[in-house]
Amino acid sequence: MARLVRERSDIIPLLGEVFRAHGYEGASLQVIGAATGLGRGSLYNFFPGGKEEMAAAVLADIDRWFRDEIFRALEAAAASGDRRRARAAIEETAAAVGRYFRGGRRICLVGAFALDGVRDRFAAAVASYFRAWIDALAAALDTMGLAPGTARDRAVTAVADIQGALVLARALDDPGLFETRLRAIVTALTADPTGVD
Amino acid sequence: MARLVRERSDIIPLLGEVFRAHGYEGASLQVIGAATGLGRGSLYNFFPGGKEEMAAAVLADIDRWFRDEIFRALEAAAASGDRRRARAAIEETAAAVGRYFRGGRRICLVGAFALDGVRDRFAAAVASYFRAWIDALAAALDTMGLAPGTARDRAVTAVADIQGALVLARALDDPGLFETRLRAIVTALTADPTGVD
DNA sequence: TCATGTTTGTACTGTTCGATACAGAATTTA
DNA sequence: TAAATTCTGTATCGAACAGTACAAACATGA
Repeated sequence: MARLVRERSDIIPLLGEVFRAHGYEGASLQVIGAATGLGRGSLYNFFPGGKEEMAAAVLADIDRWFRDEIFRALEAAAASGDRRRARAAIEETAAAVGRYFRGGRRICLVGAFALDGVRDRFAAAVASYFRAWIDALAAALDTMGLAPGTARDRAVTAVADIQGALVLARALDDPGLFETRLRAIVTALTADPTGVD
Repeated sequence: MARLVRERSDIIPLLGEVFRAHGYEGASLQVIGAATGLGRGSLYNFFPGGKEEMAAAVLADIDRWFRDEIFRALEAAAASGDRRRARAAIEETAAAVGRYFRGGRRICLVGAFALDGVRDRFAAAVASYFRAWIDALAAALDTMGLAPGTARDRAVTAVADIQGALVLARALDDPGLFETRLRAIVTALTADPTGVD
């Protein structure tokens, strides 16, 4: 049989898009097969645990990407103790987040799973992802000179607001809304604490 | 057969909770039957269009509730031209919204549908709900004396941020996060425009 | 080249899905 | 009360579901 030179890791991004487009329950093995070009045999060869293992792998892959590309940069900047570097890291990672979500055309699968009926099955992964994001942001804000409580509040606010921007942009089918909101979120995040708070 | 003294309108809130708990695809007729105490026969008697009609009815019911309890109060206050009444309406409707979402323990089904794979099927209802909310808020902010552009921006921001707060509260299983965020959102919404913007 | 393990397509399992049919019971209307 | 209508439970439909079995086709490397 024609063997496709595919590894498990090549399939996972495709699976991610399938779950984004159809949801967990809506992504049947037939749909997954069509999107990946793999039959049931191959799918179960790579993911013996079936659909649940596929979704878990996708969540783990998303988590890994954010840790590598976003959280680590924030934490490195925070550890440097350099206020300007911390601020720059926040702005650069925000831009990377904007690119990741394709300017609002792509939803956050973790957020979608949080609202979905399958939430309980992936609750630990979902919570861990958001906690890591908040922690990394709060560390950078700490280094920027904000009081620890203020830093954490702002980090929670920013992560929540990004999720909200994604929901509303998708609901109104208006990606521009996400980009506008993202810029405002970064502005609020890096604003001088003495002025506003 | 034992006839339950139930009308279509009595069932819709139950259906709403089923869809919240299981998602659209996850809410099978078996689950719906168990939650409502109705057999397939009764279900199809009330909703000849099946599950899709049930979900549409739930969305329409949510829309109606928000129009009656939230949007109308905001628009009435806006139409009065009274700044203080507009501000009071914003604060009171925000409190009502907080109660509606059970202090963060209840998700927004419309937002969940916006992220779900069934989004396309209910896109019009989803968009209309959020547009009405934004319009009503913007009208009240207009009356509060904000420039039209600022009013609209703040309305969009508030609606998006409420959705984000619901996502994150659910993801972290922390209802308190929603209540804290909701208070901050109202504060930002009603802040003196000359100070911040 | 031959043995070994991996990958793939296909056929099939039992189950559950949404939806329909329909008869009998309850209720409403005449 | 009689007739018409609405409601309900059950049986059942074909389709789709997740998952399994397995042999043929492949790559690997000794």
